[in-house]
Formats: sequence, structure tokens, C-alpha cells
Amino acid sequence: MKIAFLGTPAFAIPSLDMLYQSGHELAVFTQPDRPVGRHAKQTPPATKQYTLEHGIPVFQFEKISLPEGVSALKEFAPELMVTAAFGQILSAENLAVPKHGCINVHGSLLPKYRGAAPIQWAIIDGETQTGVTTMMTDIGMDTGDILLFDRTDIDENETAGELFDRLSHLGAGTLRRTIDALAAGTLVRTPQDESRATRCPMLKKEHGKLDFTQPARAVHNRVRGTNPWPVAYAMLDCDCDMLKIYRTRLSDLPVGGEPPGLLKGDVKAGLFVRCADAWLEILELQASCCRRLCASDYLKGKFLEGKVLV
RNA sequence: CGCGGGGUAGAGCAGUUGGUAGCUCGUCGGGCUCAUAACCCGGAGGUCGUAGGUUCAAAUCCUUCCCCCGCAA
Repeated sequence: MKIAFLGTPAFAIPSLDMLYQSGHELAVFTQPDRPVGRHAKQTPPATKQYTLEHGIPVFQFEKISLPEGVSALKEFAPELMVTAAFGQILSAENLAVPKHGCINVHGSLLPKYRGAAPIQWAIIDGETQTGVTTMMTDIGMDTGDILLFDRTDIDENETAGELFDRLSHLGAGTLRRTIDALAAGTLVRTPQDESRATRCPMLKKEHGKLDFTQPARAVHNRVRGTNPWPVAYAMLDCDCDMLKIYRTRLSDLPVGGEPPGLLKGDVKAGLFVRCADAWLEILELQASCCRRLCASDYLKGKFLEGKVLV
């Protein structure tokens, strides 16, 4: 089948690869190269790199809904469009191009977690199960009819990055089954139950700010859900240094009347921060001057006992 | 040339009124102990990122370059 694939970051790669390996005629539409890193080096998105390695035509538009993008799409004349973490809103004009319409691969069990960061929010909210849904894209934000889905459990310590990776591969399988059903004419469209719909916002840096007056599990979920981006952080009150916290683990250490944010621990025992109801063990962190370290390494050269995170 | 922090034993750090290096952990050996990741004693391990300069003398002052990291984008 002639398919226009619209996707941008690594999440889209397994789906794109599946389509490529299946022998479909592909063209990839993605975002323009963006400045990345400390020196703002222009970097192509993951999907573009894939196309360059496999000789697939690639088009980059700031907004594919503008006339330029629409005409490029029409020129390719796909029978089907597939989107996976594309990052742009499609117009009715875009959607009208392919006769089979547009299938979106979404990282949640719709209608829950519509929007830009479903995987991270599922973890931040402490969900124990999530999945991938394929749906017919319409004008709304992830509101189209559901086609197929796959469920998966979320591990108690799984990070957003790890879940991202798993769901991207799970989604490739869901997409394959969806396209097979489309080709076989057995695809069933199920409207979303609006009463059960939830929407999640795009993640911003501020979403990584930790609040130790919350229960340890909530803090733990925040840490997991914001790794690898934007990454949970807190301030060391004594020297105003920012600590990024990459990994934590729930702990059953006995609690007394300690204030929230209090740190304790040593090289042997590990590093713990007091949350509303319990101590949370900090496993991996990074200060602004230093590289990322596991807590016991960090404690070799620092003495945090009694200091407070805010 | 956007702002800033940093490169010192295997690891994390201290040491900048210049006088060839210390701490914590690890590691090796010994001891204590019913025993131990606990405790005690001792040892090994560093051309202090690179190149050059100032000086009787540089981890420490000046200059070049390389690399790492936080912020901002």
C-alpha cells in the first residue's frame, strides 16, 4: 500500500520500521531539523535519520496543514496516512487526501490520556496499566474512532523512557494488525466513550518540580514519569543548588516527626528523603556541576545528612 | 563566540595568601568476633585534563587547546 507516514521522535521508529519491512511504499513527513543540546546544533528528527538510512523520501514542514504541506501530500497521493507522535495538528484538508483516511498510533488506552504526553502522565498518575491504541484521526485531539488496542502493565519502578520504548514496539504490532484488518476489510470502528475521556497536557520543565509534602509514592511516580525528560528536580536549600533526581525507590524505613524534604543517609545505607508519609530512597541524582551519579557515589564526597530539599 | 560549574589515586570529593598532595568509599593484607556489609591496624595506588609561560619552587598565578555537566534556547 502507498502510505504517508507522519512521525517525529523515536517513538515512531518501530512503527515506521514495521511498515518499511512489510514492503509498503512509503514517504515520511516530519518536523524540520531542530537545534539540540548546549550548542544548539541543528539535528534531524529520529524518523528523518531512519529515512536517510533506508532511502525513503522525506519531507519536512513547519506546519503540514499549510498549503505547501497539503500539496506535497497530494503529490505523493497516499492511499493511507499513518501518524505516530507527529507533533503537529492535521487539518481537514490533510485528512481528506488519502482514501483510507489517517490512522494514529497513540500511547494510551483511549479515551483516557488524550493529548501530548500520555505515557508520562499515566506514570505520574500512578496507573498500573496502560497500552497503545490505534484510531482513525479526525479533527479533534485524539477523539477519533478506536480501531484496535493492546494492554500492558506498568512496573512499579518503570520510567517514562522505559515505558516509551516498550509502547513504541507494542504499538508497531498494534499498527500491523490494524493495517492487516484494513486490507482484509475487517476493521471495526468504535466511537470513543466521551464520558470516560481524559486529556493530559504537554509536559513542561515545571512538571518536574518535586513536592515532598506529597506521599512518597506520588513523589516516586513523579520521578519516574519525568525521566528522561524533563527530569524531576528539587533545590538544596542551603546552597541553592539544583538536584536532578533520576531514580527513586519506595522504602519502609520507620518514620518519626521529620519535616518534608529532610535528607538522611550515608554511603552504606543510601540516601533518603522524607516525604509526607514515608522515606523515599534516592538512587540516582545529579547536581548542576557534576555528572549523573548513583546516590552512594554522590555521598562519598558530600555530606547531606540533615540538609533539606525544597 | 548566550550564561555558569567542573576536570586531583578505581569511584566521589577537599586542597587557590605558590613550598612535589589529603578525606570518604572501594581494593589488598592483618586483627577482633559465633559471625558480619560492623569495628581496629597497616599497605598498594596520583607525571593534580593537554601544551606552553612566570618563578628558586606551580594542583595552586597567566595563556592555548581538549573533554564533561547545569541553565537558557
